[in-house]
Amino acid sequence: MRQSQLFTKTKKEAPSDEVSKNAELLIRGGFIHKEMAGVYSYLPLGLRVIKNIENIIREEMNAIDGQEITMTALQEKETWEPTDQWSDEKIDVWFKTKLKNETELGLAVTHEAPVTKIMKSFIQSYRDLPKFVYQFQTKFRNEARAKSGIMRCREFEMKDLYSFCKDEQEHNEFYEKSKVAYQNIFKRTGIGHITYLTFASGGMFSKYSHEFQTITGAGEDTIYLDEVKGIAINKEVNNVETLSLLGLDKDKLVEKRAVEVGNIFTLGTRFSDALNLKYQTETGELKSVFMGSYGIGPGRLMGTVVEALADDKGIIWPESIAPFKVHLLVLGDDEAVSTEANKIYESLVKNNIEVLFDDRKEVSAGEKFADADLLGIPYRTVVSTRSMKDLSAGAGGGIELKKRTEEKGKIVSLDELINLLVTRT
RNA sequence: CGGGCUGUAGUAUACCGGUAGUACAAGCGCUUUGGGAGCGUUUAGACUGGGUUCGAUUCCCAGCAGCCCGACCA
Repeated sequence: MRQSQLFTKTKKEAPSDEVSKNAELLIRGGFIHKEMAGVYSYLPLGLRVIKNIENIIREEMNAIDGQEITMTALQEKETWEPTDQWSDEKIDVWFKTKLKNETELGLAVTHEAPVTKIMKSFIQSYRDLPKFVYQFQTKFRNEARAKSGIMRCREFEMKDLYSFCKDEQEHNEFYEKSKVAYQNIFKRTGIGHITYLTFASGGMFSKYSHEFQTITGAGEDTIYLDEVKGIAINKEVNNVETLSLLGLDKDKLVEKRAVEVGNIFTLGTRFSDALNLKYQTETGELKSVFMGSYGIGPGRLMGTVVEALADDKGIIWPESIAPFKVHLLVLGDDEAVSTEANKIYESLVKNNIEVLFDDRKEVSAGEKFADADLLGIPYRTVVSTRSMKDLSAGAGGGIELKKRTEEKGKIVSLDELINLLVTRT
């Protein structure tokens, strides 16, 4: 895409009401737009990142036999009454509204009950199990306090998967597979090395749930990490019982600030009991389906990547989720240079390489460099009279290539560039 | 939900109980082009509602909005 056509612009300064690094950089770069506290729109660059994150999650969910659906954001009161989750005392973050005829509706806080109702239409026999369904959907939570930029929003997208199994054993097998899938997701999105499986309270359903916590100074959670074993426990289960159960030594735990980027829960039969989701066993007896739920917020993941990986100049996107693979800058207004840059741009496009072409006229070199650093595209290429010196000498150069994470670049030819970028996709 | 802080051009800020200033952005002209360049010029602003006052953007009250700390986060 040509940057001159992009409707968003970068800002030199962040709005004074944004303190968190993720929102500051994402707003300055034009990735997101703040609508109100805890509610953000995603602009072209930001949406590209979100879509990349979604695709990675989608691939990993499909790999463990997840089937994608989309449920509704409008939910009826009757759906949540059997589990006693409609009242504001039980769930205090509901956004509620009404039909013209006064029928009460809720805006989706989560989807356990609706998905259970859907599955009732299709699960009758042990032969129908196990099944795994997931969606990417907007969740609405009337948080008392939205905070930390896009990390804790009142409206946000979530990937939620729900598992339906015959019994606890079948559930546990899937649960373990989901852990691996989640770890793959965090590895592939560039935060695997700082993201830890963390034991947390299981609430009323089971002894533990598991969170995936990414270490960053900006985190809102405190976890206790065994760096050798690579597992952590949440503050709420930091007790003697848990420590001995997990074989952890209190003295070897390090306190860290972290962001919860994912969580997985064993639900058991709470929802299937309440909503009467039962199946017939081989011997004809009726049993409740054993359930689990598994969440990841793509927006929060995006914010976490920014928090964890950015430097003082701007964002650093991992290649896997970057809005573009390569940023092509043309400097100066020399006609031969701009002709060459256009040629390079067309070649990259033809080779299906995602390229952002900074073809803006009358923007100084310094500004283009600063923008490139801020936007954080993994590879920066520059075409200028300087870079083209080698080309005119027949040395096959013409393009200066530099990684966002490196200080110095090198001169490469168009073929070399294409080879490098194509093999990486 | 408790506590604290803050609302001034698109953005960031300054001063002030008496004609609201600066920088960036934006428009125009010229110069510039390897790290947010320069000169000139133009456009553009006091959250809302009450009160005090001769006069309020400034002081007071309320509302609305935002940020931070805490609580909460099934």
